[in-house]
Amino acid sequence: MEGKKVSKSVLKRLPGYLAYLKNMPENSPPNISATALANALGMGEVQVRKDLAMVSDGGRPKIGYQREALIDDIEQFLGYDNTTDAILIGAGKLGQALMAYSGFDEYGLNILAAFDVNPKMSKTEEGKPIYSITKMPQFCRTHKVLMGIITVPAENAQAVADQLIAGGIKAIWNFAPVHLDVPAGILVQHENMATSLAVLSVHLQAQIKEEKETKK
Amino acid sequence: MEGKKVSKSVLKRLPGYLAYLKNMPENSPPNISATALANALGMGEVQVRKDLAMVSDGGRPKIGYQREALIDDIEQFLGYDNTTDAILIGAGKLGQALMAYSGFDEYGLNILAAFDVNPKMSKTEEGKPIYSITKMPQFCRTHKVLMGIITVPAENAQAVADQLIAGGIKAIWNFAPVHLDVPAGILVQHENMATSLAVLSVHLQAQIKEEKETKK
DNA sequence: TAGATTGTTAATCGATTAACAATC
DNA sequence: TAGATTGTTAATCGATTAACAATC
Repeated sequence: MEGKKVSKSVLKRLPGYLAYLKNMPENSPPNISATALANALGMGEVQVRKDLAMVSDGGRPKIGYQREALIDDIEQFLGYDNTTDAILIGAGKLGQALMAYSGFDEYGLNILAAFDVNPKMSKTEEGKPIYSITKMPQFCRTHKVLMGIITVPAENAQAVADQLIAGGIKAIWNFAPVHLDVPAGILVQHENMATSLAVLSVHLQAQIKEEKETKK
Repeated sequence: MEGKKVSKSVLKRLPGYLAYLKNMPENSPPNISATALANALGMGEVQVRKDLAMVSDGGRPKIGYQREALIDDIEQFLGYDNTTDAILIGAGKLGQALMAYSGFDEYGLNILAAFDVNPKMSKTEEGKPIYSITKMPQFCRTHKVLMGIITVPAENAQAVADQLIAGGIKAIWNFAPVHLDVPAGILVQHENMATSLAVLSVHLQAQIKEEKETKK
């Protein structure tokens, strides 16, 4: 059932279902139950069912969901059927890795160009243009770009964000390890490696401690 | 106050405080209040105070927390004072970008080496060795590595994870866009770009829709 | 002292889980 | 029909926020 407001927690789980469904072998049965999905992904089946209910117009008892239809529903809900144009600022190692990643098409994301204070080449290996950062605000406006990907060093990230917003951008994917101050209505999605590392680090600390205590 | 069990939500916010505190200019006052921190990061002050209470042994009314001490407390809590050795599997673009990223030292993370099915060179630009993946399990054991970073394509990720676990690894940082099945006690931290993209995409969909409706 | 700021206790909110009725 | 599976309604859990007392 469409149109419902979907919470962020649900939203964040949807890509997981989608990836699993899309990676299923061609010769799999056309239907899949929430139970099967839950088991495959190590989740609770009630949660999966509730999540799917938010985006799909329902499975059938005893049979489950139609795989293809479910994929379409999730993709549509996530907006992967419309392509979004984006630009990337900071053509360093990480920036180039992102430009090179071909998988973004699947998510309807199209990186038009990269910008850098000091472009070392005029095109990426994939043939996407790299411009001087001075051309960025103009580019945003003429191409009506709505999304900016920030891969510059932390100290320049806020300035870049300000320029992006001035250029009319509505969503920022921030890979720089700093908090960005933005006006209301602009979404900043912070790709937080530090957060992941913290989770990993604390887990390992606990592991090591435990090991020591068992040895005693 | 140490020793308390800290929830994952709190844990995930700690790196944000840490980064902000560490980036403050040298000549800032030696104390900082939870209120000031909250404002700077756009968070609720009660939340910040509660979070800090989990790792620090307290600030002083009217004065706040000692910045240096607070930094130490958070770093200690997150285990950034002990270095963790890690290896990386998949020396592609993303893998190389991660190897090149110098900032990991700050988090106590030390990537010893990279492994690849087909290493195109024997060292990264930074001089870290790249070995054939066949040498990986042995390496894990001899160096007592506890953490593996997976940057291989999705289809190989599970096999790599299995090998890592066989090699004695306890935590996996997974950049491949697939769910990994692992035994209990092994932590998988999924670096989920797809999740971030979903959040961004849904926000933009809403933006576009809104814009259209205003024009009507 | 007065006021800023702390930490704690209670209230609210949201999300997850459990129980159950509906249906193919 | 029986059983798998769905969707919904109620109960639980955890995390955030609000209110307040403590303190320098």
